[in-house]
Amino acid sequence: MASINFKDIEQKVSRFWEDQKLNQPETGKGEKKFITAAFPYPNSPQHIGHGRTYTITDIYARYLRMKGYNVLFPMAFHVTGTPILAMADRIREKDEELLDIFERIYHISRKESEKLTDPKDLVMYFSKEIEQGMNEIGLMIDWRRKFYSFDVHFNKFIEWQFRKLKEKGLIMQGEHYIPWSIKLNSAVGSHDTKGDVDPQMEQVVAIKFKFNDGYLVASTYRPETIFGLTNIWVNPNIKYVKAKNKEGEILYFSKDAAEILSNQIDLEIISEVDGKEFENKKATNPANGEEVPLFPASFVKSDVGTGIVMSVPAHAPFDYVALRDIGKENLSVKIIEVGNYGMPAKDVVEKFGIKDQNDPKLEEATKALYREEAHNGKMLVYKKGLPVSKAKEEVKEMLIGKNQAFTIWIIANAPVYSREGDQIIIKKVNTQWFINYGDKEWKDKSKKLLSGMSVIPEDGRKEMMATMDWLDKKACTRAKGLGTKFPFDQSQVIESLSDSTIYMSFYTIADKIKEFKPEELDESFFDYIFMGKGKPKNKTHEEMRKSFLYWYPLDSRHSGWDLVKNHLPFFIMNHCAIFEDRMLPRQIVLNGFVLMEGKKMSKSFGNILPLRDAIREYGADVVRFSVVAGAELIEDTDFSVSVASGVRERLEYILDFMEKEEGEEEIIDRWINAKFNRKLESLESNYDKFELRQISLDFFYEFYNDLNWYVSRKRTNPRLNGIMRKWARIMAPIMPFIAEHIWREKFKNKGTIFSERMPKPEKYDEDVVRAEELVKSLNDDIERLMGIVKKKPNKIYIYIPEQWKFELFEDISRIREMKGIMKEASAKYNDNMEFVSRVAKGLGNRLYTMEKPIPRKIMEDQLRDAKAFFSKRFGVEVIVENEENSSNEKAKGSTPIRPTIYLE
RNA sequence: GCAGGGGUCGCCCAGCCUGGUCAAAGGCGCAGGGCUUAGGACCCUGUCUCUUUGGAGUUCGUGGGUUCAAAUCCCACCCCCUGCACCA
Repeated sequence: MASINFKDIEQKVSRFWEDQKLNQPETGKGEKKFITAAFPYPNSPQHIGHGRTYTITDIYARYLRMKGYNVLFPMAFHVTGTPILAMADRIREKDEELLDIFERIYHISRKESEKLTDPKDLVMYFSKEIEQGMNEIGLMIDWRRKFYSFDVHFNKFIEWQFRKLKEKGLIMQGEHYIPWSIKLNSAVGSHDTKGDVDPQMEQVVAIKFKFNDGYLVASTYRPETIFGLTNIWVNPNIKYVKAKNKEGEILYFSKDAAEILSNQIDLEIISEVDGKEFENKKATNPANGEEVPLFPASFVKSDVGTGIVMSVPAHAPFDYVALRDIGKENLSVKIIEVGNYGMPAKDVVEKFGIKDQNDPKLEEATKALYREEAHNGKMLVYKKGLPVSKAKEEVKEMLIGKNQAFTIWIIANAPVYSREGDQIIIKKVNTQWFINYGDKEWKDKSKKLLSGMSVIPEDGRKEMMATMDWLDKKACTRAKGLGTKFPFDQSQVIESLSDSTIYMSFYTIADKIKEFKPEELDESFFDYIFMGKGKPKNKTHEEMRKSFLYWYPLDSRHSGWDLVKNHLPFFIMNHCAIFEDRMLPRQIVLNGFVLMEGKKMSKSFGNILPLRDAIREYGADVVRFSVVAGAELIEDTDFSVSVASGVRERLEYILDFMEKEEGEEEIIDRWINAKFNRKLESLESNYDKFELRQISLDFFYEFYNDLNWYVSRKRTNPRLNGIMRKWARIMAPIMPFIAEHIWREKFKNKGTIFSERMPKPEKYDEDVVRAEELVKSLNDDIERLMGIVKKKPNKIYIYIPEQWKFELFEDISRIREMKGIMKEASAKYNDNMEFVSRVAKGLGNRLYTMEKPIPRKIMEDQLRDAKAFFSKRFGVEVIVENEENSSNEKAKGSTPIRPTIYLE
């Protein structure tokens, strides 16, 4: 088998494409298609997962080009946000973990990576790397339009966008809670934390218990259990404070808690209180006015919640065990009925066999009971029979309404530590800027647009609709990060999901805008280009307007499935807010991820396969094929060495037929042509619907199997050049290098294959295909029979049924109903009623669906043609005989859908 | 809690929208055979149960229903996964 030098082919073909300017469409020439994929964030080299979205986009671009469109597929780099800044900081701090990843996975030497302490250098390093990878994988990108989202020209564009949003009343200011690091003095995302943990926010209820001159504050997830309160836990070994809130109420917290919470609520600390001072005191339960004792507990942590814990031993395993440890478990008051528990917490603790407060199983027991009660619990007090899930909300509202409780935000997955080592807290920001995605009118217009767009796969539309339903105010600025300064507050930077919503329009002018100085890019400049307001400043300015009008609207937007809940709805909504109706996007195409040997790729698993490594190893076309052919569009696809090498080997096998001298035309040539043409019928619709998996099955895997069968049936040399010429064009979008190569080298064409059209299906003979199915099933039957007989026969007989049986089967396929068939048959085939009824019954359900049998002549020709094949395969003489010429009793059972075989 | 997705023959997964050709494609695994010094790779065959070509019986989360006919349509229930934002 010929081994292909992919590397040589890729380089040669790349050069040719460059000469042809295949990727540089002329503005205004013919009917256009403008397609984009989500631009990358260059904080690492791309891996094969990124390759999937881009490959799908490129396949579409090339396919559209082969349909005669003038196609623009541009690319840029999204550098907005903080992760790259954080990364540069870490490099400066010589973060061992990060440097190790750079060395091991990204193949960047320590020396080199230690130089990348300027965020800009990081951006340039990785973007160059990514750009090279995109070229190597064969993306038809028009690089003349490349830009970075921190480019000053782009900044001006984004400022323009935000002024437009503000004019429409979609920008607003208000208070907002965010995860915060005191040491970093900034909001934190996962990239700012130790171990890349994403800090999760959660709201809990803080209940006030009358105590002395003020209130003890205890936070809880389960306000409804307040009715089962028996005591309050305080830790005698930690420091507490007495503080005053805005309303002048005295509140007690642990000292740490007060410090953390002072970032959320206004607190004035009055004095420190020792934990021991709470001993032997009592506080009042606001829900029922009962006095409960304060008990000392070492498990109460100073920096969790408020440092004061309410105790409900009937329903909280922790509280039960803690009370049991001091011999007071009998205090439990049951307030929730659930399952067949007597005393829920007690029963669960005993079921889990928990010894004391320090038992690690306690956590598990708590979770189990909480879930059970939340789902199936019913209140015994307050409102008898009320489900716990409802009571939780009601009691919370009730307590807050009576000023007996308030809500606070906590880190749900605490403790999370920042890079600097301090614990992440929640801070309230009073002057946060928002985009108001909750605006009703805006939402409605956007949903209307979405319902008219093409979304592939269709499920994505539902998800985006649902997202738009709950979308509300979205914080759009932050204090730090690369990107564009917020025009209405220069201390803020526009956040990354907010500056990437209409950037596709910028591509249409990105090449020419560089001719202008930044200060020229004022309001009127963009108003003219994108809205047609006013007059052009000069010729270039006028051309930019034309370019926008030519390329927009966007014909197809491609991204991973994960952007469905954020970027894509923003993309749609911002287009609706800014542009005229005729400029709104037309299609969204979504795809799933790539798994590596069945596992999610991640830095921690160390199983990231960089795209360029994969290309070097397997060749660009094989990688392209492997990442798109293995699964349905939205499903995750698995990349594995065995898949890639399997693809490569099959490809080499198929290409092997290219140069062979052609043999004579035989029946089996009609067969392979028929099968090929049948698949061709659905080719274009499969491309249009992104059924790339189906195309790969049809024209790669199954085609490969067909070739195998074809070769085994063919007596003379293969005769496949006609098919192969078509095959190259069919596969060209998916495997462009190989396709271009064979188009020009093997078939000696001058131009590029991408100026050709997809082949159209020709008429074919369906009967030949069905007759060949018969040959295949006969082949299987003979094999099975020989296996059963366990003896090699002298001769194999195949009996072609008599003509009247073909007529009978035709009648059956027309009537498709037992009684009618028997009626018709008794008139026509009276002598053979026994055969007819046996056959008809034997058909079972197939009676309802049977197709017309193939003509006897065709069956005869095909089986006689296959004689040589059978003989060779089974090593014995094969005799194909007509039923009427045979004296063998077995021959009488032969039918048009299953000719009888007889082994002698 | 809210939203979205899903439960298929050892595993992964297609089919269900447009009911019948579905005992249910494909891949992996496993078994046998071929090829090889051997292993790997590759090729062929088998892989729900019973059955000497036919065929029969039980299957598609659970329980109902519609239909001549349901993995496919309808209803109820159980279980699992993902996301919930200021983060790219």
